[in-house]
Amino acid sequence: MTSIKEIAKLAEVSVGTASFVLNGKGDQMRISEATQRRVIEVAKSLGYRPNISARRLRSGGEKVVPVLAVLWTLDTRASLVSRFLNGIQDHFINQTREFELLIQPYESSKIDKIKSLITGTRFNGAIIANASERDQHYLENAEINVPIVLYHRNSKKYSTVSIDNYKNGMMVADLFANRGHQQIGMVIPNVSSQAVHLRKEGFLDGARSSNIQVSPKHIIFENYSEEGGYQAAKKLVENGNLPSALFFLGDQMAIGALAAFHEMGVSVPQDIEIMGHDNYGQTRFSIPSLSTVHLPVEDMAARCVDLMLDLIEHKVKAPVSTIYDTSIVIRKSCGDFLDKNESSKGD
Amino acid sequence: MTSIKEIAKLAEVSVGTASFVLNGKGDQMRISEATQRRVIEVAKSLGYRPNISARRLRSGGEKVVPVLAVLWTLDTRASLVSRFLNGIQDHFINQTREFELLIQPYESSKIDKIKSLITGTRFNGAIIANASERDQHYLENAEINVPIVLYHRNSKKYSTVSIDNYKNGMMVADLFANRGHQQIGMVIPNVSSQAVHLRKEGFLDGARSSNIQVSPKHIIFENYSEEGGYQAAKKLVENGNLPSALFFLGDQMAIGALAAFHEMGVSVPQDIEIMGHDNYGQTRFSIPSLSTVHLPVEDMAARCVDLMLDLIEHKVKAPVSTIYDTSIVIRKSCGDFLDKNESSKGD
DNA sequence: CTGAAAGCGCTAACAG
DNA sequence: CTGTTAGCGCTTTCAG
Repeated sequence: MTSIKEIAKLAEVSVGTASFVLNGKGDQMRISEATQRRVIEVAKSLGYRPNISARRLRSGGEKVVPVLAVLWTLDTRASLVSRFLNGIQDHFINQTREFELLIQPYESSKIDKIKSLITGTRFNGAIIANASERDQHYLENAEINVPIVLYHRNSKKYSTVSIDNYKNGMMVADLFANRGHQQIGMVIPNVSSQAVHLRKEGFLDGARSSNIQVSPKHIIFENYSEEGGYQAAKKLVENGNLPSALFFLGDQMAIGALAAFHEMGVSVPQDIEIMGHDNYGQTRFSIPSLSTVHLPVEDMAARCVDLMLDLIEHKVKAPVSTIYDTSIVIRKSCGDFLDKNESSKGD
Repeated sequence: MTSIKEIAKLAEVSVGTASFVLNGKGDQMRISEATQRRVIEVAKSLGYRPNISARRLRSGGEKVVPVLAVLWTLDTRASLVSRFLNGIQDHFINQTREFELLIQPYESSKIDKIKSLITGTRFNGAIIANASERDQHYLENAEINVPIVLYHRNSKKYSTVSIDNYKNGMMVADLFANRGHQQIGMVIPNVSSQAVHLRKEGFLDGARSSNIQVSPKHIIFENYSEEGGYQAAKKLVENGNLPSALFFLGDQMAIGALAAFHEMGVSVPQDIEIMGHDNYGQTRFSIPSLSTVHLPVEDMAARCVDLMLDLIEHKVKAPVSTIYDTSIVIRKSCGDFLDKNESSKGD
């Protein structure tokens, strides 16, 4: 890295002068135009870029606020980051504690590449989202140097903010059972995720205990996207012998499936009932509107930040785990069954 | 801020010792357990938090990469950030130049609150998105100290990455004209935005030059969200006298409108044709699928980063402006008119 | 008009 | 086992 010293040397001025010129205070300090030009020329030719750590350290007058990193994966789930950010942002406004947000993208299963988790040279704390099973394994064993909050995961070692995914899966299976379904299916995003895994197990166990069939043919793995859902639905229809109810482990996939069913002349909910998971904004406006499991992302995000700040300020001893309650949101894609039972638990 | 010095003084050890303990190197350095406990105790009680600027400056061995801030508004458009990030991330992978991403949320029209634009103590460059007209005014006049790239805006002073919004509006009006529409309308998000403004003007001018009516009754301002679009559609239907084609200046709004029309028994595209703007992921899967103007967000985002890095490295002289081409994506909500004309310009 | 030097908070090498 | 100290890159005060 070129430093201001080298600039000064090459331009044959002192570092002080170079600093003034580079910060646009040349005129104010009445540095001769020739000198200024010389300094700027040298800086440009060397590709000088100020070291903001140094600058910040020096000018530290402006209160130093904690730096909070959100580690988010680069995969399709990237589109979910906005809801998370929204949660943080809303909170951010009604919040006196200041902090700085750093979004650190990482490649799924390669969180070990983020060296600053060890060195602690970039942030005061990290909120980790979408950790794969391999990432979790790494985290459990590594010598991490900054406080960590895991979003939507369980852990003995770290603080977490999560929901009971197993219960959620079960809830949906129970619901299908109560609606009298005999053949039900599930569409699963092909990502490595503890949350998805638990949801799946819960659903299968729930079906089992209600004596409902979940034929292997009716369990589809696909990409975590609208397109993935679209393909899943197509596959199911083409296989023939549709289940009468389908649980999508992500709303986006359900949205894609609605389009596919529509195209292929399969009516929702008459021919097949559909349940999503997450309760994303658009699901209220799909046709038909999508029944789904409400995931309180915004609240969870806010909680992650609060917890993180507490951790950073040593106000709390790690690990703390917060489990959020979820609820089923009933819309048109899964019929109106409130009169039949009270399965909608939680809030 | 509590510094390591104070900790050391209170714990009656030297800063060196305190540093070792606080970094978990106590055992390695064979610091007595009692001392370690004492140091940690003091640090906790003082709410000690390491100054990462200092830490980073010191341990600067790990190559210093430029810090690139993305300033994004806190309003509803927050949900668009994911697509932008995706663009950056995809690029990020196939890119040798390293950088660090900092997402800095700001409140629309209050960009002047971001002091680091002036002090330059947090990032080496800023990509500013969603600048309101007031924000732009501020930027044009302020003494900004870091390189800036404006996303989706025009400017004489700064580098920009944008599209020709005026032309886009016009393109859609022409298209409606070619399809033989006589009464057309427009739904506008109520945000202060140069881009939205230009799109609107283009559309109106286009309609005028084709002698088509855009009755004031058919221009609706609503929130930039699915809900806003839903309300807009409802308003229009309730007013009676629907236009035969509607341009939504944002896809999300169009998605909401589709739901409203469906509920109220208005068929799309038979009773009314609909055109969105942006080409978001879900639009391919709406029912009917949404015709829309493709906004190359991902490419633009990548370009913003490239341009920014060039600017930071002085490889390029500001201001540089890049205009991206757009194209109309034809789907079911606006009928299949390719046989009738060739209005789909650009790529 | 320009140079010298202090010092921001921290780490790590060196000296006990 | 612990203390002392140099120095990371930068800004800014003070002296010329």
